[in-house]
Amino acid sequence: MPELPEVETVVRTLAPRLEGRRIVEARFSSRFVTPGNRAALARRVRGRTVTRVYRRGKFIVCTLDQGELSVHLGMTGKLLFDAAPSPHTHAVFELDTGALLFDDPRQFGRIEWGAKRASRLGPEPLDVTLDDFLHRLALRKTRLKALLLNQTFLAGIGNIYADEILFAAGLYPRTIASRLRAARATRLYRAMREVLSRAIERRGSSISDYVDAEGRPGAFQLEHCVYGREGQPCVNCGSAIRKITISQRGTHYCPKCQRS
DNA sequence: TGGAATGTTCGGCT
DNA sequence: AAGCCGAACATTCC
Repeated sequence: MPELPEVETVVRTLAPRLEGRRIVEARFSSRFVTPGNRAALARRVRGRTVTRVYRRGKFIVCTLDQGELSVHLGMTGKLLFDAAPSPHTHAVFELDTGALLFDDPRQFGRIEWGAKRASRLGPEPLDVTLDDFLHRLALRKTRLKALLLNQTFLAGIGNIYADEILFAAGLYPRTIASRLRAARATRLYRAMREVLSRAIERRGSSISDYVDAEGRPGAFQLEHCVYGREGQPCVNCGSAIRKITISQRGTHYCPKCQRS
């Protein structure tokens, strides 16, 4: 569910309703989502006012009048305003106006005090300069697919967008990064910016049940060229889209448009 | 029933 | 010593 475009969409729906609000009460009930002392976390959060909500990679960081709270949605996490609690509700923030719930069936999401993990990330894909991107790419001897997924290389790209970006750039996912010449590396940079920007415009991809903080799905899944399209015809050349495994992640590509 | 699913971390290895 | 790979985490859905 939540990669950079989805998290960006969540933050855009979250920020206007959360900034300036006071957290009257917080309750945490999962030892996975909130590892450590949950009562202590609730005490730290209680009574705080949210001053700013922003995205860093796939993290949602809430700056408070005292301290910071970071939320990672994992694979199936959702932040929802004024929703009915479910068996998968693991956190409740009661605000001075309404309530914000954190739901996560798989419990790969995390809610943590501070923004330590968000500070250890690579640059934002939409902020990094072409020069910086080319230099960093040339230093890596790993496969393009694995590199795009590496959050210390770039922050926010996940499995869907890695595949869509490599298709848009016409690059074979197993290509070794440092072996790309400048022209193709530049194509990768441009494809990355175009795919991510377009996906944000479409409010992200809803492939199973992703919704933003208002409960609305995205529409970029309708524009996926390779992800989830194994065996279907390539939108460019009609060849059957192939699915392989790289770094233990399903990887979709067109064997003709993305040659090794 | 086994396998895969939008993600991250950690141990082991080179 | 950096950096990669596979396993593990918990749950649902084919």
